[in-house]
Amino acid sequence: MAARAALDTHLERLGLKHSRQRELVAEVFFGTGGHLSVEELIQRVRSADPRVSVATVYRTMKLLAECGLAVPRQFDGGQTRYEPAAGRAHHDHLICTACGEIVEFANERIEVLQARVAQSHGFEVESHKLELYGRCTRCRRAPRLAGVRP
Amino acid sequence: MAARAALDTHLERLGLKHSRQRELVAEVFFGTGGHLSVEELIQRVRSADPRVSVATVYRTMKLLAECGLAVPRQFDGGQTRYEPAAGRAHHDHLICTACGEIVEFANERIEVLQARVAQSHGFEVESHKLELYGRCTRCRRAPRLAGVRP
DNA sequence: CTGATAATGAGAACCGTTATCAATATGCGG
DNA sequence: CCGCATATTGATAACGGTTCTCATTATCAG
Repeated sequence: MAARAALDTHLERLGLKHSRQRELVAEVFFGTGGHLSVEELIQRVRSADPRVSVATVYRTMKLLAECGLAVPRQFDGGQTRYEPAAGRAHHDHLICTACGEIVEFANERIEVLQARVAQSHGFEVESHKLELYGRCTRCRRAPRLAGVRP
Repeated sequence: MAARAALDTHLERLGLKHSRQRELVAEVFFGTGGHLSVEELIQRVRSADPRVSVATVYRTMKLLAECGLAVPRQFDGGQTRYEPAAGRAHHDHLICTACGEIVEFANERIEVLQARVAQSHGFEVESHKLELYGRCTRCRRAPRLAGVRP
């Protein structure tokens, strides 16, 4: 796996060490995929080893983010979610306010318009956040049950 | 002021009462303008009356949001900011990562493309968040001092 | 004026995240 | 394989922003 190599390189460059917990967290994270909240990740990690602490999970995800293997995302609701990022292109998100599903999309024309708008205000864009909140196909007609606040 | 009337109506409809603190918070909020963080608002309110509690300011802003006079915004960085919203049209934001300046903009073409993207994924959009982070004209050449994390 | 009830202030509680720190694990040099 | 320097861990305290609790105080209709 390329992720393993990238993490190794990062650890070595910083003079850091390997650890059982670090490898477990990475394995669970990459093995799950999607946009995992730290809370969900902790639960999954602990089902494999209940003694892993929350601090270790947070620390490990920060490491993965530093070496470009994971990207932290802050959707509405407070907690941070991480998505796997090994060599993936830029994209934005559609979030279902009923079931919480998160869909990725990329639209070059929107990006171009964003850059143009920024330029017209004298801004040089460094990054952006575009999130569309709504209801996915399955939830369109279904009653709203669990609320993901828009 | 229309805001006063709207707040009165809202209070009456819910059987709520007026209070010195409520009026002070509203007055300071509308008198300041911009995208005020609750922390900044508390400071300004307290310079007029140091005994107003944080809870009261939070509660009052929630009221103003409920009756459509203020919109809460969560830019990167954790705290909630409120912007006055009396009859204002939808818009998005440019945020300077160096000085924290927040500029509003509206772009109909981006909105259209957003709706189209959502539709192509089967989503019905309820709301969206578009934030462009970068450096404003003044900060383009200036060294980065205070960091507003992008 | 009075009573019913809403609003307040102070501080505790809360939630997600980070810091602290003693105990433990890693892994290089030998 | 050993021992040691040092990175890592887990438990828990601390943190920042926000909300809750609750006894006290203010509002306002009658």
